[in-house]
Amino acid sequence: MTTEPGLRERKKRRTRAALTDAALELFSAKGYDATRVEEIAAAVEISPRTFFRYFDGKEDVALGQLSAMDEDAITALATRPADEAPLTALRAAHNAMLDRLFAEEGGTERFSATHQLIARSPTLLAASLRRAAAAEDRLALIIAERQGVDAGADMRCHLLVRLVFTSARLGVEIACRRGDTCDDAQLRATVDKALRLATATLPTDWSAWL
Amino acid sequence: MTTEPGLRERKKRRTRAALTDAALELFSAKGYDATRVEEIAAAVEISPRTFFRYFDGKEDVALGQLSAMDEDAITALATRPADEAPLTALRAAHNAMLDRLFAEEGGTERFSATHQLIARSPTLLAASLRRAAAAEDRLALIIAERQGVDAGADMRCHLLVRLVFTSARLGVEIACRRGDTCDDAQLRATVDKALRLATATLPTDWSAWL
DNA sequence: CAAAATTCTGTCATCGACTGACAAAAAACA
DNA sequence: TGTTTTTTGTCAGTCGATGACAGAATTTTG
Repeated sequence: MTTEPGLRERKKRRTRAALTDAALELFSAKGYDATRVEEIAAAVEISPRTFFRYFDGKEDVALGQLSAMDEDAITALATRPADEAPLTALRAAHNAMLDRLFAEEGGTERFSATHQLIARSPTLLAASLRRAAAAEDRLALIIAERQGVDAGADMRCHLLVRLVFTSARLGVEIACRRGDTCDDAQLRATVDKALRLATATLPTDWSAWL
Repeated sequence: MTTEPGLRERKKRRTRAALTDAALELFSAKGYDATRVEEIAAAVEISPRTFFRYFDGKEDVALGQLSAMDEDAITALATRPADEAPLTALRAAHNAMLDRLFAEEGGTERFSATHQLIARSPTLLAASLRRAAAAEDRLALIIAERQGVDAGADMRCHLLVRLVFTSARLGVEIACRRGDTCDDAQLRATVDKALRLATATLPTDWSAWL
């Protein structure tokens, strides 16, 4: 089933990884906006044109990890028991996402570095918020399906997702502020606190929330 | 005190207004991304270079009204009584912002049109979210000052602002969806509902919210 | 009113992200 | 080895955005 990944495939993986590494290094050193695609490509000795065959653009290489985490959250939510309260399921999905982040080698460091880049570049902030919004829309659709309602008509689906992920994101921003040590435990604690403040008093009972 | 605005000033105002009108028209007709700055400039018979002397860029001409509303909200919050509960003050500020929108000639129509553009263009969505984030940061600073806390250390300031404006924005998105009639009353009602769902159970007492 | 100072505008050149087209190089396959 | 498929580099071009400079319009001043 899993055929040995040929030379071509291995090479592609290596190039892609080298590009992300070089890009994040350059972004951290000179800033996101001041780094030209040309430089990233040169650092890995490929042509600028080829860079755009590996990534959709500068944003994509900077925010790749966040996109992967969005997928994690969506997958996690989709595999939650259907009888679980939506808020519970969402918090569990977010926790699962963090679990996978912490499990990844150097995951937290890259995550923290990415958020420091975002904090320093309005361009990147815009891009990350757009991606977050897209992911949140997909999560809302899953919630709607779980609850058997129409996502277009029932604002609770979207609202709940946004409350959870907006507050969690604030926790992340605070924990990843430059200067702070950002270990796994502290990150999780800060996110948890923000989540609790925002959602603790929300009714657990979906049908009572109107 | 208020000197008569000379010919130069009147001309500038007219050009600026003509540019926003032409731009919104073109954006609605062909889509934001498909509209080139060159076309907007041509519609008003100025050079593309001059366009950039009136606006910071394409985003700026599309989202000008939203930026003005952000300023309204900030001004409104700043003039709220200091002994008012933060959540109450924020909701009042948001209401005042809507009041000014509704008072403006054709305000609601332009507002609705802008949000339909945003819904159709990821580029514009990114830009609008970045602007919103910037405004929310400023609002959080005002809340911190009112409450006599450090905005950097006390996450409640940022969290409260985000909860209010995130839920309000969801209400706006829903009310401005294409096809719906978007009159003032319905817009306000939808925003109110989202706001209530998100914040009704939050403690009114700031010091109890920990 | 005319001259001088200020401000606005258009032209030109340039940057940087991104994309389509095409041919050369590399890897996979027969 | 020769053929097919995929990847890569080069080239040209689009579009948004910006600095520099000169000419035009407006305001201010004498």
